[in-house]
Amino acid sequence: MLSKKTQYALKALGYLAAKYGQGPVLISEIAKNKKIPIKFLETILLELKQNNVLESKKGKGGGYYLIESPKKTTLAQAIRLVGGPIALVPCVSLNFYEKCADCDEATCGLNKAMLQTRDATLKILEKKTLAELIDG
Amino acid sequence: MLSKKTQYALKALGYLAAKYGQGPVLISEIAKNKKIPIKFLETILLELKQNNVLESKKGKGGGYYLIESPKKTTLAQAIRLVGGPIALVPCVSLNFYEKCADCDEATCGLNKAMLQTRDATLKILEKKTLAELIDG
DNA sequence: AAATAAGTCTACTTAATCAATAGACTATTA
DNA sequence: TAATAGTCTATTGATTAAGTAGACTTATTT
Repeated sequence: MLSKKTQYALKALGYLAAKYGQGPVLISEIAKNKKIPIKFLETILLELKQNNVLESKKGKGGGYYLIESPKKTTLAQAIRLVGGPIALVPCVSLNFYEKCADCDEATCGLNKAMLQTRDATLKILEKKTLAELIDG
Repeated sequence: MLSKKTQYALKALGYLAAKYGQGPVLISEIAKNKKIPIKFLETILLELKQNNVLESKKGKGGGYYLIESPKKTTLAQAIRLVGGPIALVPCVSLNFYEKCADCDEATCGLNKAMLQTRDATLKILEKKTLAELIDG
């Protein structure tokens, strides 16, 4: 299961995707519509900004907005940015790899099974973009 | 990512699958070979016993063993037993479903995307069994 | 049959990570 | 310069992971 943080990030990005090109969107507006604790959302959006997915504007008329077209960012990229591994176990993760303490990956049955599921998952998440998060 | 608990459970089940039909296996033997904290493993095995996957024998010569052939239990079943949801978000989980606070599932783009990944993952995990966890 | 050794079972404690909250600070607009 | 809105730091609370202590059960040995 994705962490709450990652789930919130995807919800927020979906909301911003729908408003792409319409100027800055208030944190409070996203929080209200997507039912996300506002203070938690603040830190998530800030992190997405630091990762060059979002830009922000301070002061009146400010808010957050997507830098690029929603089609440019895949769900796999979005999930990884906010810290969520996609693989089910660390030893088959591309971006958060950790070697198992107890097994040889060449012969480990669990490793093989988890590799297959990771590939199946990635095949989907690397094809879909933020544009697909827009409701309709 | 699966919880540590779930990962340990799969490791242990793989070890017991390899020893199926050879009598009880010591907790300490599993812990040592699979590098699992022994007290944590105790609680996991106990839970698997209460879920009718394992049986145990106390006293000298005791230990844990699989009740049925490894081929009888799928990885999807095993993961769910020890408490791990397979879906990436609650609103597409079969066994740990929770309705989203903020969206209508009929139109939610995130829901659709996550449904697809869940199906792809389940297709694999429901086909593979504990027998596939045996190294080789 | 009693003593002992080998094992599981139960309850409790500590540590680490994740989620959420609070409030001061800075920049922008009007 | 007043009001608005993002930025940053620190703290609290909840959940998960790990470790500790000891009681209980079974099998073997003598």
